[in-house]
Amino acid sequence: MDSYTRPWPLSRAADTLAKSVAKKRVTLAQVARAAGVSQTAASYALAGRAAEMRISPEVEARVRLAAREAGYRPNAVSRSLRTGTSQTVGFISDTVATTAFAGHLIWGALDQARERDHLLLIAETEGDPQLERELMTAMLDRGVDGLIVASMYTREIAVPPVLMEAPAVLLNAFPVGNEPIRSVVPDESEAGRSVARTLLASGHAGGICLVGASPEGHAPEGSLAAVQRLDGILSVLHDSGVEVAGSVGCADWQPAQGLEATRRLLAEVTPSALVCFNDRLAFGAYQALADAGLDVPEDVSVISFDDDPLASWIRPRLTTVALPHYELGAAAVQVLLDQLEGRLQEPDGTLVRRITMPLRVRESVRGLGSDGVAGASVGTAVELAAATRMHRPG
Amino acid sequence: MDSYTRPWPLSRAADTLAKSVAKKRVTLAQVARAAGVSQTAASYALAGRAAEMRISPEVEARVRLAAREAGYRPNAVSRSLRTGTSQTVGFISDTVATTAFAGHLIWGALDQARERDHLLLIAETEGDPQLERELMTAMLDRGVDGLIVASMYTREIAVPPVLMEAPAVLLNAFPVGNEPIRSVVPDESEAGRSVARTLLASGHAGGICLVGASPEGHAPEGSLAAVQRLDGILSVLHDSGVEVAGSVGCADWQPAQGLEATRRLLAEVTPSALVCFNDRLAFGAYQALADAGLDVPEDVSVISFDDDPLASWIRPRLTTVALPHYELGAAAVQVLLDQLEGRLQEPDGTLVRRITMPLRVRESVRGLGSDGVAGASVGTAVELAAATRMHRPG
DNA sequence: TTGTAGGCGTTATCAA
DNA sequence: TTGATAACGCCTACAA
Repeated sequence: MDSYTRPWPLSRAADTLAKSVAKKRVTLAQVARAAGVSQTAASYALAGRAAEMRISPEVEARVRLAAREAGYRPNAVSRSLRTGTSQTVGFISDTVATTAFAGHLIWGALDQARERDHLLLIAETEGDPQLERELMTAMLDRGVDGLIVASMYTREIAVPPVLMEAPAVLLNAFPVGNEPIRSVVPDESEAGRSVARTLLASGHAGGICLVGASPEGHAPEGSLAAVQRLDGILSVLHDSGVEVAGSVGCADWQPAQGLEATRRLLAEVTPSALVCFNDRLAFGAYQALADAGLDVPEDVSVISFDDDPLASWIRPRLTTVALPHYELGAAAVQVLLDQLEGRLQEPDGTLVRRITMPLRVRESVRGLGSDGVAGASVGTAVELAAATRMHRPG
Repeated sequence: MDSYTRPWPLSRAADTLAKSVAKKRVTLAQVARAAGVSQTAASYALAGRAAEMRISPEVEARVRLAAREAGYRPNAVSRSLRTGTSQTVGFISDTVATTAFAGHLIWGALDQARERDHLLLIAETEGDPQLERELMTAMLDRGVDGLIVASMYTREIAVPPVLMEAPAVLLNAFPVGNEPIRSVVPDESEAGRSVARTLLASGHAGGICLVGASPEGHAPEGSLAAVQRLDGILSVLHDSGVEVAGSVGCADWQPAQGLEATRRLLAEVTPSALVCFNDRLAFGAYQALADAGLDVPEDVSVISFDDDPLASWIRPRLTTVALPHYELGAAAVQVLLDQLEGRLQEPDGTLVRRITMPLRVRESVRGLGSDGVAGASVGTAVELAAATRMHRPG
């Protein structure tokens, strides 16, 4: 396919509505004329660089007044052509639409961009590499200052060459090669350590079992989260001389697998605590435990990862380490813009920014203080409706 | 505040990363030179207007080849400055982040925009009118071809004057005055008629009660959906000579109000069918009915609006008229671009495009065929986890 | 049939 | 201190 697309016509038929909104924009030249100065003087005055050109305060004031009165707004397209920068960032994700709460990635990015006077050009690739390239070039051609490439779950992605045309940041992803490109990811191994520490602190010395990944390496294909979470968990347990009492890996991390895996586990050992590798597995585990007549957390503690919206609805409410989607989105924009402004020189040359995954203490771990209530095995629909409303973090 | 923001500097300090990605872009002039023709010839050739300029096929081929070999991609910023059009649309919403499933509005818009070779600039106002104006001007200054202003729930919005600078479409909203601006909204009154027809068709001649809005006008402040849904319901019932057996309005449409309103209703009448004005009310109504020992749908049918993700999870699954978020978003882009291209001349001058709300037949209405299963009063967590994954239509 | 030149609105250089 | 003038990359009216 030809990358040169047919240009759109200058004048297009306009319907009545289009005509009714036609309105001329004020240009810098007009402001200058109105103020009785040269365009240069006007430009410098409005840019706050009057001193630089030794423009008299009186003239500067006159220009400012003229600009305000005329309702002058600089043409960003023109400025972009001239300066090569557009105060616009491209945000390309694979499939944020799939999971409800992951939309927070975008809201975090949106807020942070606005805070720094940038706008976001957003698109979705739906996992299609061809479409991904097209969208990247479409954005690059429109002069975005940088690109954020987001993945729904942490993984390695092949960085298309076109991405190296502009500064870019990978969100929730690492480059598959060793391209010099920054990544913003959740700190999964710290989360793993946090989980292990939490369990130890609440008195679980033995009987800790793993659901979702096992030290033998069974886990979803290409899931970086799996290995890092596991790594964090094992390192803390090892340091405390605690052995894992049992584990079963899952190829997919859905409730059905959690149910199945926990059943298998219970057939072999009697765990004191279950570490589920994500909340959806935990939902299944809850059911398996209930089926076995085991109480959470009295008989078995459950701790998990992600903080799915349902984690605070299910009873007992699930103690879990949250995926900070909002913060991740915000950090990606922040890293990109900092890099753009040249103030990002890690002396050690590290390209990865890890965002802390906060522990949400609820009632599924025995002996852990919590503000909530324990009790019924399932929340009511009314409570659920409340839980599934999405709220933006502070 | 001064609307003229300090221009960003031409050259900015670049860190090692920024430097490593520096790469010159190919210009049309370079392509022309490489092909040994004038820039004009190159431009016309690549635009597919060779015939117009009577450029020889041989030259045209040479230009195309040169462009391809050089990897030429036209600079959209420059083109935008020249032509005044940018193949970019602005999408401004108040708070799409709040409700999970409403993100579909954006995905619909995204898909439709891509289909027509446009990119979307997205922003959120969080209900702040000042921020709204700023975002609109920021987008307008960047030369968007048009603007879509979306509301999370259908309502009237004050159209700021700046919005009239470019073609715009209101999504889920009407202009509060009579500005000549198009709207894309769900067809609420048809949905109301659909609900009433459904009830009549399933044999509910009498005992139909309303929860959420009453003919006396009790409903959430400024809710257009309330009056239009009510209007549709009443018109069909009236045509069939059926009277509403009871109704209770609610100031807010949350489960708690649904519970409370249904309780009050049950104290006075014994309904045969409940029309809840949205699903969240219905969740509360379910509970009130259960508390009163009434079975759904055997004793009382329940029908509702919105198709909240939970509607298909709660038992019996709720029959409801869906808000077609994806289609609404797609239609908004479609209407805007059609208008831009001048092919949108309704002879009757109507400015409102109503999108059909499809009925989702499930098990909460007695005597209506359905593919699902009736039974338990609540789904399992495993089923719920599945229900709350968002899937894109079509 | 092809090339020249002007302009979109801005910023920046340089001479006055 | 200020005012021409060039340049960003593209499109197009007009001249050759």
